[in-house]
Amino acid sequence: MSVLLKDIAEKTGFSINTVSRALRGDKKLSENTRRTICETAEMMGYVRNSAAALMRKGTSNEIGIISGDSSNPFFAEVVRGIEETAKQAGYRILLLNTDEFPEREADYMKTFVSMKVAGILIVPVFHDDVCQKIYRTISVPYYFVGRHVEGITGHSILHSDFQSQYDVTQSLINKGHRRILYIVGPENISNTIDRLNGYLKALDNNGIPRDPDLIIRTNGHIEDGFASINWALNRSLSFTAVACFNDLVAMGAIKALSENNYRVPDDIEVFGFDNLYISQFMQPSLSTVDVPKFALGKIAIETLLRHIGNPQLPYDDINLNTRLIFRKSTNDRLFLKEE
Amino acid sequence: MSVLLKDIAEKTGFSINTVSRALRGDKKLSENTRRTICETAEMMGYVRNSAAALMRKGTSNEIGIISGDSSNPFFAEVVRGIEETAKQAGYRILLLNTDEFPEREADYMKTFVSMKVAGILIVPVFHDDVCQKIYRTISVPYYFVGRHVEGITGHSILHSDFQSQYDVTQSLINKGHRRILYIVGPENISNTIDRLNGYLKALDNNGIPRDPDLIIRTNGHIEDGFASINWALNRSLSFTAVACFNDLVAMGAIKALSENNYRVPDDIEVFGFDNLYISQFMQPSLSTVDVPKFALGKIAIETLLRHIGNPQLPYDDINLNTRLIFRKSTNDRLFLKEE
DNA sequence: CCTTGCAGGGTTAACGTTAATCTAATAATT
DNA sequence: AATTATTAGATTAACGTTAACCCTGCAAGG
Repeated sequence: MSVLLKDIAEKTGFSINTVSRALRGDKKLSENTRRTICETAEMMGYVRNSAAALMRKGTSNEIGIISGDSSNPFFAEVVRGIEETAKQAGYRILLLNTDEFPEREADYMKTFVSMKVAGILIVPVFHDDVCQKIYRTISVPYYFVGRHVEGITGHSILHSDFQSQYDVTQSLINKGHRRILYIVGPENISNTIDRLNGYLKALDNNGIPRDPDLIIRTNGHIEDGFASINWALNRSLSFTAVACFNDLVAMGAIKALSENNYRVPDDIEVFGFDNLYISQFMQPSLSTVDVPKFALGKIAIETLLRHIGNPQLPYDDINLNTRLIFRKSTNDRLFLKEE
Repeated sequence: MSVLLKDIAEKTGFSINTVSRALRGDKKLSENTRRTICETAEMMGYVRNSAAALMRKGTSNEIGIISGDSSNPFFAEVVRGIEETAKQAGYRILLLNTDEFPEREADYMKTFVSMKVAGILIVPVFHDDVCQKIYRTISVPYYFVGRHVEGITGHSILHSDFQSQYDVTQSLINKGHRRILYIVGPENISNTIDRLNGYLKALDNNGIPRDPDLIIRTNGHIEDGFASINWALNRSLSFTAVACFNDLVAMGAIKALSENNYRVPDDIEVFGFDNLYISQFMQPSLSTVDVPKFALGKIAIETLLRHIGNPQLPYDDINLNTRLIFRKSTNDRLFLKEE
C-alpha cells in the first residue's frame, strides 16, 4: 500500500533503523547516508505513519485546543496567538469545538488524552461534574484560557472579567447613568458570572439599587443582543445605557436600538466587551473592553509549553490586564437627558 | 502509568481480547461480561490509546479540515455544517489553519495523511506546485470546499462565484450604475479569480469599458475595504457603487464611506459577498450574495463520507446555487444622481 | 603491536490494540 | 443418542516505528 521505512531500507540497502534515524535527522549518521536516504524517501513519496511513531514514543508534538464557541471571532483571535507560538516551538495545533456543551468538553478531553497530545488548552464551562473529575485526575498538562472552572485552581489564564465590567459600569455611572441595562452572557461559564458580579458590585458601591428587570440573560450571541433590546423596549423599560456581555451582543443591541429610532450614543450609550477586531468598524464604532486576545493565546501556550517541558513545575493562575476603549457608542461628556 | 486493556483483563479475569471487544460493544459477548468489563474500565479510568488502535486498524474516525482564513467567520459557519453531520456519522473533526500560506497547506496535508485520517476537506489556494502534486498522488479521499484548484478536477464543492458576481454587477448596472468600484480579494485563490471575472464579464456584456482604476486588489480583510475606499477617495476616483469581494471588505468599505460623509446607499451603494451572519446586523444592513455556508459544509462532508465508504466512487464537481439578498446598503429603486 | 575510542551503522525488542483463527461448552436438530 | 450449530471467550500474530543495545573497522595513543 503506502511506502514504509522497510521499503526505503530495501531500496537503499541500509537497515530500517538507519532509515528511521536519517529521516529524523540523527547526527550520528554520515551526511552522505542521510542525504541518500532522505532523497530516496522523498522520491518514493514516503509519509511517516505517525500513529506508529506515536505509539512507540508515547507522546506527540500536538497541542489540543478545546474552544467554546466557534461563531465568536474572539476565539479565532486567541487561537492565532496560540498557533504562532506553538508552531515556532515545533508543535501542531488540533482544534475541537464544544459550542459550550459540557458533554462535548468531556468527550474531547478524553479524545485528546487518548491521542496522547503533549498538552491541552481549554475554554471550559464553569460547572460540570464529569469535566471537573477529568481535570482533577488527568496527567496531561493543561490550562484554561480566558475562563476558570469551579473548584480547579492554578490552571487558568484570565483577563480581569470582574474588574473590567466593574470599571465599565463605574464609568457609565460617573457619566450620570442610573438605569443601566445589562445583557448577560451564557450561563455556566465563568466570564458571565464574573462580569455580572462586576456590574452588580459597581451598582452596589454607588448606592444604585439592583433592578432585576435591567438584567437580561442570553446566550451571548449577536441575535441575543438584538432580541434583548427589542424585548426591553416592548416592555417599556427605561434605561439610558446598555452594558453588554460581549461585542457581538452589543452589535445586535445597537442594531435594535437604531431600528427603534434611538440614537447611539446620544439617546442611549452602549458598551461592549472583548474588543473584537470588527468592533472598530461597527457603526457607530464600539466602546468596549480591550481583552488582549492574541497575548492571551500566546501566554497560554507559552505557559503550557513550560509545563510540558517540566512536569514538576507548579501550576498557578495568571491574570492579564484589560483596558477600556472609548469609541463612538459612548460620549465623552456627561450624559444629560431630560427625564 | 496509564490503565491498559491488560490491567482491566487482569482485574476482571477475562482475556485482553475480550476486554477490547467489550469496550467496542461487540455483540458476540454476553451482556453480563460486557457490563462488568465496561464498568471496571470506567472505574479504573481507562482511556483508549488511539495511537495503538489506529496503527492496528490503519484508519481513523477523523476528518481533517484545512481551512483558509481563521479570521473570516465564513469558514466558521462552513465548519459548523461539516461538524454536525460528521459527528452524527461517528467522525471527529480536526481543524488546521493555513491563513492562505501554500506551504502550510502542503505541510498540513502531509500531517493528515500521516495521521491516517479517513478523509480531508480543504479550503485550498489556487496554484501551488507542491500542493498540486500532493492532490494528484494522494490516496486519502478529499474534497475542496468552496474553491477549486488549478488542474485538479472533480474534487470541488463550489458556489457559483462567477455567476453570482456577474449577477451582482448586472443588478447594479440595471439600476444605472456605470462606474462600479470592485474590491478584489486575495490573490491565488479561485474565489478571487472567478468573482473578478464575473464582474468583468458583466461590464463587457453591457458595453461598459473596464477601468483599471476601479479595480483594487486586496487581501480581503475588513481593513482592506476600509483602506481601499480611502485610497480611492484620496485619488478622487469617481464611482457610484462598490462591489466587494466579501462582506468583511464591505463592512470596512461602508465604514470608510461613512467617515468621509458619503451616505450608503443614497450616495453610494455597496454590495458584499458571502452573507455572513453578522451582515444583517451591520449599519446599514448589507446587501450581499447568500452563499449557503452551512449547506456547503454539510454537502462537502456528506460527499466525502460517501467516498470514504466507497473508494471506487468516481469524483465529480458540485456546484451550489446562491441568491442575491437586497438589504439597506443598496436601494430598491433606480440609482439617480446628478452627475 | 596491542589497546582504546569512536564514528557509523545493524539487531532486536518493545509500544497497546485489534482481527483472524481457534477452542470449549452448550443448545438445537435429526 | 449422535451430530451439527451456535455462543462465549481465548490465543496469537500482526500493525510501523523507535530506542536501547550491540557490532565492526579504523585511527590514535602508548
